[in-house]
Amino acid sequence: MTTYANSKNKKTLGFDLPLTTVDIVIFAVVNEQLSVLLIKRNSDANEPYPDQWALPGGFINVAIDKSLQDCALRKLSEKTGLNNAYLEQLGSWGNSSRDPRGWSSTHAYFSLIAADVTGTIQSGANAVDVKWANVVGDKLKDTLAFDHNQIVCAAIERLRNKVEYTSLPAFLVSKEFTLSELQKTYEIVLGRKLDKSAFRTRILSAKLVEEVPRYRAGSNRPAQLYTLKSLLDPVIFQRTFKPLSSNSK
Amino acid sequence: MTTYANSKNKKTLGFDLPLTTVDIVIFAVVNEQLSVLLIKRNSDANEPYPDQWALPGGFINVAIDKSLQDCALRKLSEKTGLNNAYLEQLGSWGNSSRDPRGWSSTHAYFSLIAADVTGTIQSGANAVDVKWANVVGDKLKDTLAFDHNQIVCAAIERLRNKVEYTSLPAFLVSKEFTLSELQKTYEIVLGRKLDKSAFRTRILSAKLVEEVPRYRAGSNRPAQLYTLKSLLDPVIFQRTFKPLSSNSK
DNA sequence: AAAATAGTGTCTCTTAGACACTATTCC
DNA sequence: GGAATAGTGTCTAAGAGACACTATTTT
Repeated sequence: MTTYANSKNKKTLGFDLPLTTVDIVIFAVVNEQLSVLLIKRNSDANEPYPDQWALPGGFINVAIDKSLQDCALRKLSEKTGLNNAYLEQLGSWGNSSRDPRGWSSTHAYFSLIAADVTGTIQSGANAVDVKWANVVGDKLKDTLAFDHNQIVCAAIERLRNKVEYTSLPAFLVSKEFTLSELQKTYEIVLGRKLDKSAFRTRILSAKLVEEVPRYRAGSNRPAQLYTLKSLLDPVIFQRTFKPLSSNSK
Repeated sequence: MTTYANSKNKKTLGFDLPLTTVDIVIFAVVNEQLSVLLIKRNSDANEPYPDQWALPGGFINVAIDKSLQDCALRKLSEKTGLNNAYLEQLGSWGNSSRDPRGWSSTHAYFSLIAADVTGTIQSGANAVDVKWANVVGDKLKDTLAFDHNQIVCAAIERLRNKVEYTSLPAFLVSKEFTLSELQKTYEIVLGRKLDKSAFRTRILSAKLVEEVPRYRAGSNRPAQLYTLKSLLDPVIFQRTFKPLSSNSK
């Protein structure tokens, strides 16, 4: 049973509390497309949006979650089995109408999952209730529960923005990767081609990757494999990929 | 009296809800220093942190606040009388220990106030309970209630970061300003000098300001006055003020 | 004329992008 | 050798910083 640690506040404070949840937009590159992990809500007609696709997330459990971040990590771990994925706070959404049960606010996070572990996620207990939905244009095609479409759009926008000047896509490739694979990932997220020479100069001079003594073989010249130097923080570049002059006009 | 719209959820959901608040870090340049507006908490010993300085903010009123943003705007208006200041979501902080009353989460915003209206704020009803605290280094000297020092530090970091590549300081100057005044504001926020020539080129080519047919007089050549073209959105520059090479060493 | 600040011009350096070129593997 | 991808070099253009220069006001 859950505890009622705050029950007395109802009286003490003399007013109502909003519902509070945590939701996570989990990104990965699946089949060469930027994708978001969705969970199907259960069929209980007493709950809002039965059988609809939604972001992984749910109520904070004040008995076991020490903090918002802990709650997000718990939900990430429950759905993906991962404990060390990139996780960043995205923002919060709260109003009187987003949840039919009452005034509700959610703390949204976004996470980036390496390409080589995405396959293991769907093979969980109830595989039919989990799917990777492709990002098409700047949104998902599915209609999600609550205001989750809006949250996903904000996450896509944040991701695309940051990819212009950070090394975030390095969290979306496999543990070992070639520079071409990393460039391909940047291109998938951004939705446009990048110049090979400029890309390599930027990545190598930022010193965020490290050669490993192995090569990716193929029907061509083998490519040097790299790993990330730091698994924790993204690198911030001092210029965007796109200079002002080609933006304006 | 406040309503109890969510009362039934207590039973339906079968678990406890965290306390939910909204807090705002209100920045302005006062006496040539970056400053944050603080409110003194009341003396009621039944409430946490009596008589301590804290960020303006408080509980969401589910009866009158339609959304988090509305709640932030209401609190901003209550404390400053302003309805059109720059307001941006900063992030959320939530854990079991930040509020002695129980598991609590706050949605933090930050706001930028024009220099020419900061004077009117302290002359409100209870002036002694309001003050502008200078930012010294990367924090405030005061010890604030709850985890508000932490929130202020995050706000300072966010502001400084964005000032490197956006026009945010344009919201901190008076309605009409000279380029030198705007540059001075950038320098105050960043805590370092900028080159005049490069600064002017950047601001003018971004086309975010507009000449007005007036000049700022002084014991020297009069300076052209400008206004912001758009009062809403900051401009994003494609390069930071500081290039990589001078960072890396 | 001196003081003071406004505003401009010149030069260098860094780095993105375009694009052509060389390198190394499999077939 | 041909196909394919890896990886490099060269040139140009944009924009930041350093810094010297000119401009226009008050005193």
